[in-house]
Amino acid sequence: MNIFDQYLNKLKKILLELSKNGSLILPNKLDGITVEIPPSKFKSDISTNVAMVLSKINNKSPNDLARTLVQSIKKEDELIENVEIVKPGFINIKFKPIFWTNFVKEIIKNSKTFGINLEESKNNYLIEFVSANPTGPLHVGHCRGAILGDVISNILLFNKHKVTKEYYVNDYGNQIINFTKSVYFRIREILYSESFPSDNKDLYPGEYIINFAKNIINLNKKIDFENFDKIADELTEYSIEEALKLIKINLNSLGINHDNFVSEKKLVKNQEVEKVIDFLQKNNLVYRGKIKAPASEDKDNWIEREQLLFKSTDFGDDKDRALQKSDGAWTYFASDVAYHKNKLDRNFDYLINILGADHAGYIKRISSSVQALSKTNDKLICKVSQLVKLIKDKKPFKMSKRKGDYITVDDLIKEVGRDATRFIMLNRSSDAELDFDFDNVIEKSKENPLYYVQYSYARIASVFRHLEKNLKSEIKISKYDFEYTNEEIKILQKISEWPKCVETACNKLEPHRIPTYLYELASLFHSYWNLGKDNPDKRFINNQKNISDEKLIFLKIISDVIKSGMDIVGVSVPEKM
RNA sequence: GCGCUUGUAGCUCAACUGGAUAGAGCGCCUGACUUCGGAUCAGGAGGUUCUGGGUUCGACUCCUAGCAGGCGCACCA
Repeated sequence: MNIFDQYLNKLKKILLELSKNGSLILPNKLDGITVEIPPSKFKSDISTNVAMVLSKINNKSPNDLARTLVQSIKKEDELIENVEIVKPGFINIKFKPIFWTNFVKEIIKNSKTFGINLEESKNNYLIEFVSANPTGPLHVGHCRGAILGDVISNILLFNKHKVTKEYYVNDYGNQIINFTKSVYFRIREILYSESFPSDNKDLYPGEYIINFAKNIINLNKKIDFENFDKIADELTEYSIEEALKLIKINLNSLGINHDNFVSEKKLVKNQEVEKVIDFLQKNNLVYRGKIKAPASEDKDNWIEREQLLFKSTDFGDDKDRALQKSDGAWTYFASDVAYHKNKLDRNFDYLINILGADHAGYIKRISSSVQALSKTNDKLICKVSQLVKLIKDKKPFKMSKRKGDYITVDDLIKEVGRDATRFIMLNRSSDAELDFDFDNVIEKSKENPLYYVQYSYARIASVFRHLEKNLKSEIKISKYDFEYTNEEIKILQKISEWPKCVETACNKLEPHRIPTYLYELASLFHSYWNLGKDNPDKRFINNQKNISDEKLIFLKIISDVIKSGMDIVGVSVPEKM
């Protein structure tokens, strides 16, 4: 039900016919020709650039070409009210009101699938997001990427693609050892009243570790905590379990559920790293060598050593990357290559990685490895979520990891709620920094786009409530012989953009388009609603407490679109606020 | 120094994968309420899209050279 695609197809048919009888020359591909939404000042419904695209090859001015095309376009279609040619050569089409009545009829008939692109072929996606270290609760910094990944998944799922949501657990390496030690010292603090060595900068000072320690003590009374080395492995496992438990609670409070949690440690244990390095070696992409010192300021500490390297420069990276540390352990990069091999072996069409801005520099090397492993360069799609600037009391709020005073997801949800957090985090393009103003987010006004959209839905719900009708049940209408007013058609035009909005959000993996669209739709609706204030004839419900069929389904499709949009964003649509 | 990224109204940001006279909100100015729920609406002022070149019917968008902010440049994860 994408009227723009429908008209593009119609147009192409007309063009082919004209070229058959020799009155038009066509290029091999008709790619550049589009049917789009004209700017609102033109008072047309759809618009095409066809005359400008074909003018050169036909050696005619866009205006002349447009004039001949318009005749064929008009002839083919009795739903068109008039066609205009506008300055550079656009052809603008205005439909008769009956077009919009038919449009509504179609939507009601396909209410379950409106907005979904059913013609496009469907893919199987793996999306990896969050993947925060299992050493403590999620904080605000993780939040944007988490929501971005979740909503990208929702968009793909809405469009009937297959999606697997995955969390990569970095449970291997130095940070985990330091984390386990921190838990251990907290345990000793509790059991033997030894004070926590807070001057050790490698340790995690956060108070949540105390809870982990308590839980581990309570669950495992038989363990002898006296000697660290003896229980290190066991304690590591329990500590990670505690952290993951907390992370999952955090994710849950954001409304996020991953399908898989993949353990780095297990990959290493299963020799997957060796296998992938072996594979790369056979392709001459691994060698022993030295990396040049970085060009940054502090090269004094640089020690040059020979180590195992991956030839990522073959794929455009600016230096080759280390696979093995001097103590023989694999680098983070090495096991991540193994993880991506693991992903590739599971036969997905596309792999999506959501990364924080601070990891953007990592993209080149990991995409190099995927290119090396898959021999293609369009398998992996990396999306970066830029930083969130927290603003409290009109001032930027700085978090300090060392002091342990950072705002957790838990704090955020308690203060502003899940819906507002999700909506505001998405409201901007993901590759621009985002201001997250606490005072603003809580405010229940137009300044807060969440409430603005929710309010439009609640208004529609209130009409149905007054009429004692169910907003969620299907509406059946036998006669579609009514016509919509200009104000209503304005909203229907916006509704017709919904499939286009979803399609773009899906193709470009840009979720912010959904809230932006919903805001615009809500805005048109609020305007329309207020017409009833000046003119009682324009109210939905008449004096006899009745509503006409056309208004009833009109409201229904608006609320349906808002509902499906808000479902994608993952926020609620209350019927009363 | 190198890489990535951003630069659009006073402020926060859109702009349909190259379209038309660049749009919203906040703030400012003027209006609409004993509300079909004002958490709303109508109107006004506000622009050299960071700068200079290029590509073409057409550039906020693409290329190129700069300028300015952010992030990154490890055997960390």
